[in-house]
Amino acid sequence: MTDIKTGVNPLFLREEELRQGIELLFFAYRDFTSEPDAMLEQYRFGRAHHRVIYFVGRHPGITVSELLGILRITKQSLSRVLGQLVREGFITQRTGARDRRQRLLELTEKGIELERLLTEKQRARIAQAYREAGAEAVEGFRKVMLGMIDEQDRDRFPAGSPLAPPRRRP
Amino acid sequence: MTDIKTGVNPLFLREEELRQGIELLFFAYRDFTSEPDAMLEQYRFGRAHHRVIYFVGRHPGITVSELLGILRITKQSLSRVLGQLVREGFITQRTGARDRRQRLLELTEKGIELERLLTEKQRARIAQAYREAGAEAVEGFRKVMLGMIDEQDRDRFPAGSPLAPPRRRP
DNA sequence: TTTTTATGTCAGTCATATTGACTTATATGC
DNA sequence: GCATATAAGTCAATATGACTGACATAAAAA
Repeated sequence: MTDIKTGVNPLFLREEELRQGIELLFFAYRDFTSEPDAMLEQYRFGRAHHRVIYFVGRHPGITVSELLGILRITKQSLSRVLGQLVREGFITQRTGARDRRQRLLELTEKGIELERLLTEKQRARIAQAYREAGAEAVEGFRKVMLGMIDEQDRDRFPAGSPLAPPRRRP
Repeated sequence: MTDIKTGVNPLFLREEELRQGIELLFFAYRDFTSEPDAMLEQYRFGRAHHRVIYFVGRHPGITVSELLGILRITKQSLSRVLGQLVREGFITQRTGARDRRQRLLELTEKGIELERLLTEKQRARIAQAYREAGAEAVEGFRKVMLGMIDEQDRDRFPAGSPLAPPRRRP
């Protein structure tokens, strides 16, 4: 034992603390995604569809490559999901004005409705957790979460309150 | 606008705050899993294998049904992954002493080694985020994350420091 | 004009997960 | 002791999410 007097090994404590962090992430993400996942089944969609709908809703006019950069999947993977959403009338594509190679993506009314429906439960879960934890804890949560995100994506999150609209990096 | 003087709509702020929470979870989880995922490829394993190895390592002697309860997948799904890990010598099964129907799972030396290798990067990521954010922020992070986890699983996380070992609920 | 970029597509493969049906062994309640 | 419930495992079929690799088209940029 490192610390004979207290019988507590600080290395063990640290290990335990970090493992707790790993598990908090696992359980929170598991529960965070379970409700939308269940709803998506009725549309014969999966979690990938939700992600596409979410980020297109969040960044109207987003291009395919920007979306690929956020999701970090291949265009072949995105293609099937996006194609379904376009064919079934949840997302529209329009040719870019400046760059006519681009397909600018937007939610249709139907897409907005589905996005709202899916994300509602997640917003409620977060709102409840924030409310129970208090403003100070939320600040800590933000700090830690941001620190776990790859540096290149941290500037998607505006520094402090007041909250600015999210940036869609170049 | 609700608040004419400041030009700030508190409902918008709240919406923005919650969406930021959604995105923090998405990006953090995406990056949190990417390193182990890349390593697992060399073993022709996937994320599911990591989860099994992790929780068996965390709870030596865990039963199949307890593991199913944590992962929230079907036994058919677990079966393939667990079977591979047993066949390839990462996990051992032994018959329960009290209840001989149970298969108690444990990591082999090889399994412990792989677990360490995979989880190392995740621990490092969390350690760095904790260090940068500070102890107070970590407390807030814990509070918020715990609030997002389904109530039935919250007691896996001991209340305050000092940290007690995790409980494998009955 | 050549090259690069943005997007899309075809084909094949693998991993994760599901539902449903069924089996075996063992524990437990009456 | 017998009926029932539980723990675990298996077979089969299917959906979803992801990948690599190769190739095509259109448009921008050098």
